[in-house]
Amino acid sequence: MRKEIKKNAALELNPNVSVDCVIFGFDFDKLNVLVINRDGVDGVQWALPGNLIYDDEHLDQAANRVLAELTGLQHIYLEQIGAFGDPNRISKESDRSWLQSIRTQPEARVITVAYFSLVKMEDYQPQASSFAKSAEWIPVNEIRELAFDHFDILQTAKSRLKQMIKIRPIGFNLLPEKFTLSQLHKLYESILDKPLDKRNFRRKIQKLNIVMSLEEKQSGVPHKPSQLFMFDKEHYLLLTQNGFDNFGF
Amino acid sequence: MRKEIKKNAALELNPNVSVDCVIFGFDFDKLNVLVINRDGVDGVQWALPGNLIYDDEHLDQAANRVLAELTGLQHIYLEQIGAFGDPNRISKESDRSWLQSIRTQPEARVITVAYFSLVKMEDYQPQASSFAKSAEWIPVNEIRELAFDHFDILQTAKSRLKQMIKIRPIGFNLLPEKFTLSQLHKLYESILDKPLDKRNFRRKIQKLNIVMSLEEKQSGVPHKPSQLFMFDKEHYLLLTQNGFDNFGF
DNA sequence: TTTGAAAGTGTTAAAATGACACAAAGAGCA
DNA sequence: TGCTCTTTGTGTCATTTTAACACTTTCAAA
Repeated sequence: MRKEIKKNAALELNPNVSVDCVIFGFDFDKLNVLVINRDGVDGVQWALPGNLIYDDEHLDQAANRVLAELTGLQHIYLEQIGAFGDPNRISKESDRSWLQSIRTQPEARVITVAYFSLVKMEDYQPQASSFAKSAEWIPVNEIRELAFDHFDILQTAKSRLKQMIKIRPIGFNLLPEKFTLSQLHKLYESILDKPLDKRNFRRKIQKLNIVMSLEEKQSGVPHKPSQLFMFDKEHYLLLTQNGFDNFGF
Repeated sequence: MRKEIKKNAALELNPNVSVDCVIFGFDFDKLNVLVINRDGVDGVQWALPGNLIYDDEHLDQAANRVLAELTGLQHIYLEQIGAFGDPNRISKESDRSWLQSIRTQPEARVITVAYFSLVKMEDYQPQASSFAKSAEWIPVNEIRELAFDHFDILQTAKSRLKQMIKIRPIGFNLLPEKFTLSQLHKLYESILDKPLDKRNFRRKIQKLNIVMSLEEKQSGVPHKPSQLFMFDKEHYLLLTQNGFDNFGF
């Protein structure tokens, strides 16, 4: 069904505008990014999920569609990072030959609009998905190279994430519904890339009143079990209405 | 000379990608935006300075070129806001007819990449410029409508400006080299759109050590003359090196 | 000389920050 | 049963930062 639509509309692909998605996930230890493995290129060559937009499509819609087509991920809030458009962005030979194989106008100048989002890794196992045999989580810090200008895009996404985590509680998107404060703590340290004092962190997050503690505890862990918490969305919405704008870590 | 280049390259205009610039200025009282008056449209219709990019042109370069062509402003640091690309952005009839008159492919889907910058109003008087007979400063708060989706772009630029003023001392771009603390104070109030306590503001700005007081004072004013200050760029650069990231007003 | 208008200045109470160390709880194993 | 290992969870204090608040000074113009 989806493929049908895609083929019919293929003539309307806009050869000059693409979208790329930076999807972050957290494995309770470090940040990861979802990348796809390009077929037909020798050596491993990762790329962000992305493709051309259709001519009558909203940019945001295009990003969601492309992400779904390439990875199966759906119904995700994607936030725009910005436009990237170096006319020489296709400098590597591998990029060029790959484009030859998939694009009708491989030489066209392309502006790409980048998006990012945060997802719970547990909700999405690429290997298990029939869609995304070639999609894979890779630790952000291990990435040295990506196709096209995707490495630049990733760096921009990282710094945007750093800014945003200080302003909005986006981190909760990266954790399961029930989580421990230690996990949240580790998450903030991963994103901000610096250690945060445990006690001060807990004090601050609790004062914000955006987490509510559950009755439940961790079980089966070989140490003192941790209290479980949930994100308190209502309380957060109240805060935002009163002109709240700083998580200040 | 410039026109020559422009005409020769005209065939290479990319019909799908444009740039638009939001230029803020401060008149010691309120924020203003530089807009251009479209010819041949009945009634007053303002638009942000913008146009299509050339196919081999960096986005940032395109923004600078278009701004210079339409207003004469040059050598300005333009910061990207993001891409705007509603496929229905050309909804108004006046927009449509205007495009008919200036574009070779007036119906093409256009993605626009928006930029913003801050300039000293005293440095730029559109009326006096031979270029920009149609360019004009308009108080931001008086703008109710702009061409295309330019009003949206302006709103986004405003909120981006609000964020950024808390992180970097961009405000100094809006003031003359020598300024008074009251002017700076008013500027921050204009951008943040809320009153700031005079004494607290001055204390805070002085503690940052990014202004240096001059020996000079205002003269000719019918009240106690104000001390003049300069932005201390060196000191600011030192601050940034030490991982400084908050002006926190 | 008087008037009007903006500049400039200090204190205090409340809140936020950063630094820091040890007891409690559970699993696993001998 | 008790020992070990590992992570959780908690409080205080000194320092800094914030917010609220009012009166005197200086100049030009009338």
